[in-house]
Amino acid sequence: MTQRRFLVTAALPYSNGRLHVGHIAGAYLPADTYVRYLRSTGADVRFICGSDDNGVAALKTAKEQGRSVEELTASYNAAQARDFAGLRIEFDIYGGTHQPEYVRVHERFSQDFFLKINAKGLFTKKSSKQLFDTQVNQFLPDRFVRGTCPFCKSDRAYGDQCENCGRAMDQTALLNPLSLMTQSTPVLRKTIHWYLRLDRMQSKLSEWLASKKDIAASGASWRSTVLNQSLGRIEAEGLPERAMTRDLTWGVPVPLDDPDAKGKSLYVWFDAPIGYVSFTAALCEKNGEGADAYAHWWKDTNCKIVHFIGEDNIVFHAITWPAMMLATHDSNDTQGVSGEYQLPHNVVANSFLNIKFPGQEEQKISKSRGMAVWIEDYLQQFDADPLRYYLTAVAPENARTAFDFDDFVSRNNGELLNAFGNFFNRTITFAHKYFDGKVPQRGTLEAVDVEQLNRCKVAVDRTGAELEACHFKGALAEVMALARSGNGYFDVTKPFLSRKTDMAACGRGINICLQTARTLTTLVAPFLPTIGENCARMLQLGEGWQRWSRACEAIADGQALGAAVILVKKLETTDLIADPH
RNA sequence: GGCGGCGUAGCUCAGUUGGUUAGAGCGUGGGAUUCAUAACCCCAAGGUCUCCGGUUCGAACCCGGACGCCGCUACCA
Repeated sequence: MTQRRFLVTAALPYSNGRLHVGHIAGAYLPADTYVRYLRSTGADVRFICGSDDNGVAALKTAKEQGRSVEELTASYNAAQARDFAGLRIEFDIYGGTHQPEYVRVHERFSQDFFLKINAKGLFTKKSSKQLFDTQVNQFLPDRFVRGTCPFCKSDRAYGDQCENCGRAMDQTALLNPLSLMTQSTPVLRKTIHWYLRLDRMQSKLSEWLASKKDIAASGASWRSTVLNQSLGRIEAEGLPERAMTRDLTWGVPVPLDDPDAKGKSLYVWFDAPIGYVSFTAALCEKNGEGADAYAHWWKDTNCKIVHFIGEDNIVFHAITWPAMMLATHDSNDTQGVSGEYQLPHNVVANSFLNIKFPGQEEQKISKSRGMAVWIEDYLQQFDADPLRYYLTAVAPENARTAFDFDDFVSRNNGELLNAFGNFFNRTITFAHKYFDGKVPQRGTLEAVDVEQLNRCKVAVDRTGAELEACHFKGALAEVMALARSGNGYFDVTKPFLSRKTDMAACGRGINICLQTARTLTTLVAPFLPTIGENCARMLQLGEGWQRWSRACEAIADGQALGAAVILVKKLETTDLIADPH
């Protein structure tokens, strides 16, 4: 069997803020778990991420904080990289679309993309009128202009939507517009932009998405929310042309020798997904694999591209980004033939995570109101794995869920510690106490032992199947079920009694418990890497213990065991950062 | 308005080629046990699967409708 190959990406975080638990639960943790699992099956994988530095939002934040945008994005890029490392979310590369090391390669790829699409005639150049602030010499994004709603006459309307009646509108329809940058009255001015002909790719995209409904045929478990939302959008509204340039100097310059392109940048949503490609190229270069090695991942029909994102990114990753790649194709093949950009194998989206502070109602995570649990703060007090466990256990895979402080403590203590940690602890300490720290003789198995070994095999298959389908919550539940079965087996075979009457039976029981622990070690590692390593150390497993195919490999009689270590610490509610600010 | 999602035990949620007594964890009640970070194990109670109608021999599941909650609706990641 040939080696499977995957290019896995996690959404580029915008580099004007810190990371909180919602970001992690949405895209990064499931992606990291998936990558660790794939590698354990022997697949060749590259795991790509980096910050999204371009666009007007970074400029706005920089202005508010009185820093240069370069400094701002560099500092948040570094902070995000630290947070990921602290959680053991380990990308092969963490780039940044405007970071000094990556900006050149990123501009090159983005501009090549733009030029290729332009050459294929899939842009329309046309003019429109937009509000312009003459004091700062800048066109105003919708949210930067406020005025009176043309429908309900409320004065709480922004350029995109009225806060009072909720109706959406065009910014030019706003009465008495006011620039929020300078409080001055903006003027209407003509501007020219390049529009991507999404309408020309609509039918292909629609067929492509529809083909993903059949899991067996497409070989990928697309979540129905991703398909329904994307297909629903196309069917309901069709795909109009969308502007892919902006009047902005912070970003990737529009690469055209055209006076109309002067002072314009690519739309941040155009260049951001290309970051996945440019960072891959940077990684290949870093590895000394040459300038064209990225094509091995992006333009090879044998490589599967999987994007992990939050629900807010669905239409961009399931429609716009595939459309961009499609627009570069010379062939008529929707997926793309070898040598062309390959459309994603899967786009895995989670819903948002709400938050519930003790004594308060569940609410949306909010940066501005301080209603968030920041990774930086969390890591000052706790280890990565308890958070990884909790965020996987309550993962918003089908619907929104909430980070609840009390629930976090109770799941850590009641599930991870009492079920999983305790099973290892009682098994290892027993072996040290009564078998000199060595794996006791297995001897002749009885039905109850065979059953337990069989549970291990079944757990490996089930956990693997769930992970292949990106059902992380269900996969973790299978692992925990095996840990619980280990506790059940321990209680049924009662080695603490047989040690006084029948050492052979006692040893057999502990041997089977250690064997269960060995399987658990491999199964838990993609979810909880540090705990997995500690398990492996206690069992003194050699190199390659992560290999999925070796999860049930027999642990040898007489093998020495490592010292028992505490896998999971007990948490008190008072340990928590309960202050929402 | 349009599109999409959700509504299953006290709580958090699983649950599709529609089919015997609807599942798990936590919580509660009872029992058992001592190897273990007083952890574990067993048993039990607890559900008109939001409501109404339809299709069907049979519906939590399919269809129509109602009610409630939520998201998206692309220049602000």
